[in-house]
Amino acid sequence: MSTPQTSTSQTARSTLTRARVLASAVALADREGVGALTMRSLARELGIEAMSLYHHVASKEDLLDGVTDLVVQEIQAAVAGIEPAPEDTPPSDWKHALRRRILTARSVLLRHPWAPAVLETRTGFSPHVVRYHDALVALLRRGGLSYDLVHHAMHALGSRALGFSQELFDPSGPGGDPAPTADDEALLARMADEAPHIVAMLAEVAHEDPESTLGWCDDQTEFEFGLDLILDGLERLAQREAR
Amino acid sequence: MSTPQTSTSQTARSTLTRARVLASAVALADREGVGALTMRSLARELGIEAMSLYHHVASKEDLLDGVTDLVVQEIQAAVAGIEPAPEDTPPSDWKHALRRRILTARSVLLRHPWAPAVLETRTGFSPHVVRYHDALVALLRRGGLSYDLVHHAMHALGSRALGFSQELFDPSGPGGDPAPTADDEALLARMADEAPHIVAMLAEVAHEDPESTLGWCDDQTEFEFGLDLILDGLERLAQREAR
DNA sequence: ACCTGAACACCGTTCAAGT
DNA sequence: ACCTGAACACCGTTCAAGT
Repeated sequence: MSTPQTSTSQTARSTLTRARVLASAVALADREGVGALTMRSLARELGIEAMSLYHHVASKEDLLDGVTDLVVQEIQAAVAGIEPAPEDTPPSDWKHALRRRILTARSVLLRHPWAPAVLETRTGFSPHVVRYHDALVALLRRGGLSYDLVHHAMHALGSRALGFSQELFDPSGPGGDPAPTADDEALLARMADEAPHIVAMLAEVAHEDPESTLGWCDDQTEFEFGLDLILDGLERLAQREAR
Repeated sequence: MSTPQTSTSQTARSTLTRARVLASAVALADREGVGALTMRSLARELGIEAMSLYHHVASKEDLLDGVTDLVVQEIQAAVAGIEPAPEDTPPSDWKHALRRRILTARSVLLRHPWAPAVLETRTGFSPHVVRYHDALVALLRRGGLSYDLVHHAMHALGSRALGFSQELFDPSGPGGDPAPTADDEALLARMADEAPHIVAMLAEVAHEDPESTLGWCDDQTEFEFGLDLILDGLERLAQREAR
């Protein structure tokens, strides 16, 4: 009856399982970035040989599939704790319900800064990604939107539905450190010639909010602005449909 | 006076220049995808040794920087042909002017399906990317929006400003072929359990438009829907500011 | 100055061999 | 059955050597 009680510490030597491989991969990516996640480094982390990984993972691609799915599973868990549950949400509250779910998803992704970039490279249908989006579709439908409008809505949200948006000018890069460099002013001066309007804009915006220099803007504020812009637009279209 | 008239065919042996290297790299990526763009394959394309590339390009990263900038330069050229020019655009037409520029940018990117994915990995400030965005900022400002609102607007547009948006469910992958597979129905059936609402939505949407099966939707239509949703929202906020 | 070839330090992965 | 080590076919890049 007494199954061997191996300790489940980090170096637990219990038989390797796909779940343990994936969990270890997420931890490694969190700590050192996806760039450091190689079959060899992951194996080293697990105290194993690189080739042994192929017994639990079909390929590197499969590993990345599993790893992103695990992150989205974490999102699912976080979102499951939101009350009221989707079924108990008053239909008219669909917008707030959606907003809360999406911002909760975002808060999870902030713990895995490398995840969005990997998520964007996945082409398959991760089970948890699908389930997450299904709940959003359900909420929108419950709010009275036609399936046609819901469909457009999901496309319009795009990756924002999962809580991230592509920042095209992000010197920290996807998952990098957010520290603005010291030569920001030099950069601004160099840009003044070719981008006078942007420079003027940043000068004024930075002036109003001395906290944030240059374009290193408040990601959270900007994300919510864009999200609300879309949600408000959808609400307007929904009301037009309802008439 | 007679400079050697080397033919400028594909295999032109004229002295190698950075411009020729980058142009060749874009052509290679267009033909075989970014995955096929390696220092070695690019060198072969140019009838040269791999190491010779480093005389015109600092590194692979620098090559990708240059290559994306070249694509955006192509966008710039296409957008420059739009009339009326930004300076002659009636201020009240800012929304249409923006829309036309963005859709023109998109039409260029459709010729380089690999470009969006690479663009997203660039952290630096490509000169042409900055210039392109500067024109958008100018148009928005000319339309009477405050710099603060313009700033939010640019963040809300994100990569949409350059004509692309991240599709999270795109089985063709970034820059892949758009052909839906034959086992779509099998996939739908398998998904029915975990994503009943999505399946119901797709069934109805597909029913209305038998042309497009499953989620392999009309990218152009969806892009324009999302873009208009944002632009209309911005217009509304601009009007509120103007009061 | 520009281009080359061999070599280095990495990848993901195949394969035959161990237990 | 699970794990291993050597090996293969790739990468980007360094370096000393050619012209």
